[in-house]
Amino acid sequence: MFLGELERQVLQYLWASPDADVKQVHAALAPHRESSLNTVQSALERLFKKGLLSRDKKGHAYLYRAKIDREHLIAKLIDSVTGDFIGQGENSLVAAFSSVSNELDEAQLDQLEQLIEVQRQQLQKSKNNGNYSAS
Amino acid sequence: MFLGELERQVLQYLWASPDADVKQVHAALAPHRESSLNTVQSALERLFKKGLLSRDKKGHAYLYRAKIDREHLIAKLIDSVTGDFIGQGENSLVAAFSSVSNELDEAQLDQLEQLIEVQRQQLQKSKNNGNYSAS
DNA sequence: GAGAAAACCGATAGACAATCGGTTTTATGT
DNA sequence: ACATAAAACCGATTGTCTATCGGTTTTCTC
Repeated sequence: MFLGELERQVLQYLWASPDADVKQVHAALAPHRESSLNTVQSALERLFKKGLLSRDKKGHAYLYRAKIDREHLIAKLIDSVTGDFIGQGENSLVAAFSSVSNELDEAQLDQLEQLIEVQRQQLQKSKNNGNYSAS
Repeated sequence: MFLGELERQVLQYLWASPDADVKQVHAALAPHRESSLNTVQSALERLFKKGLLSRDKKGHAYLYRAKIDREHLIAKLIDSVTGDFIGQGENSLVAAFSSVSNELDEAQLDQLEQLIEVQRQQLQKSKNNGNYSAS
């Protein structure tokens, strides 16, 4: 799966302003690009078909919202773009790290280690009392 | 930048067997896909134009080799696919981690922490004696 | 039910990967 | 040097996917 320019802009807008209709999205994007309402409509439609948006009718129009947050989308994109290169049991992010780690500064390393610590605790917890995840 | 199926297979082969000519690549891929020699040729050509391969003439034919290793390519792909979603000062991998960390097992966490440790030492070193990187 | 608002449909253009057939170039052995 | 075979190169085609809209149909709402 790959996203085009317009689709990315639409997503970014919907993360910031959920439950927007086509008109709102179009209005918000207008300063940055001159696409017709229909063009924005079809981008919304494409994203919906891809499962990245949900929508509910409200009066005449659909209200769209992102079904996936930025971080999960990034993870999905990473998986899709690296899929073939990653062996089973291997995680694309870990694999990628061995080449990008040298671009990270101390703050980012700290951030990462914190995430790792959190995950270690999760693993410990599920080892103790079964595999369901706490809410 | 995005790679097609054939291009990915070609790259994978070249990582395993550098300095191969078109015939070799074609022969190696034959069991997995039925592409003509010319098709493989044009994939090689595309990858070369994209800067992912280098080549040297040896007799009649070019010998191709990957200019980039698997990890660096993964990093490149990740950057290209997440670019718009990542703010400056932010690293795409770190951003992605906050959502995927829960898929990692202990071995992968260990692996990651080791990479972090190595990078911390690198940073420490360059802080002490300038910014050049050791070979 | 009329009218307006929005969705939906279909068509087109532009990229780009994959696909090959056919032609030109080029290296090499005699 | 030149014939020949091998490989590169060129050009055309197909298929997929985003972006782009105009025009038609559906659907709320008053």
